[in-house]
Amino acid sequence: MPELPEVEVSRRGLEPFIAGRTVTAAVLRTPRLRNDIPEGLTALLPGLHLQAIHRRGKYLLFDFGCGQLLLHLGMSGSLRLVPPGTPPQKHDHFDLCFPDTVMRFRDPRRFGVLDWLEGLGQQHPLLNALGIEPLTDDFSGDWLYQATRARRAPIKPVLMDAHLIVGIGNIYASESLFLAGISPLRAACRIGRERCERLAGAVKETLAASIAAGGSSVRDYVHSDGGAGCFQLQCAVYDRAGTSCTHCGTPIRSTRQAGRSTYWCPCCQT
DNA sequence: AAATAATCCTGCGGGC
DNA sequence: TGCCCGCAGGATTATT
Repeated sequence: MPELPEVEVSRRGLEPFIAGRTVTAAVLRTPRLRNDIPEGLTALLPGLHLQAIHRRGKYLLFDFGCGQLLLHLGMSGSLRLVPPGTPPQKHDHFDLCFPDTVMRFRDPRRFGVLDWLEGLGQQHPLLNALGIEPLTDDFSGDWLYQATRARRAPIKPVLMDAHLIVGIGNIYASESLFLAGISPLRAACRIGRERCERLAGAVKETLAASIAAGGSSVRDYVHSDGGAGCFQLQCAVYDRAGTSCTHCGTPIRSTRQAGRSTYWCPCCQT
């Protein structure tokens, strides 16, 4: 389940091996994922020079100067580097081939996005409404405090609202709230300045720690051709309903918020 | 304006 | 053993 850390680790793992190279071929095996994939995509890519890979939220942007390839991993997507000639497996939808390696996109549930944006310095419409990047200095306790004053919904779904803050998925939302000692059920507007400060810090810490954990195994992640392709830190609360809180021993509780499972310690989180 | 529900899809685990 | 059901997840869209 790629959240921001997995996307960033993929970006860092891929860039040294394919940035600066020229595309030799592109192969598409699926006509649509979450979007209709543009008709001429595989024809226009060969010969283009990949300048850099950027990330915005959970989107990866492959920058060719004259245009960008936009890719979202959805909920089950992964990117790997495989040797040329490696036979594709089920759910391998797209290959971007370079002289000595192939970037292969696999996505069993097909919630991913693959699109092309022609032109220099354009911004894809899917990026227009995205919120703040949580790992930048702009995202602070003060920013979070101001941004949540009019939000009466529980803090957990608010944290996951990509129009407000990008990159925080279901797992890291629960984990960040645990670290900050804040109940996921608490109305966002009823969290004070000081606790917003703690929460912003907890979000940064949780995401950064996960990137660091993945970062140490980037090669394995991007180069492995099997396995879950998922490396999240040991979770303190997520998917631990009924087990003892690591801090106080109270049984972890779970519920559903806005259609998503939420986990928290009723003792440590208020 | 904000909050919620439905939607896309496949794999997997539980229950019978 | 195998089938059915529910659930998992991100983000868009539609609906209150």
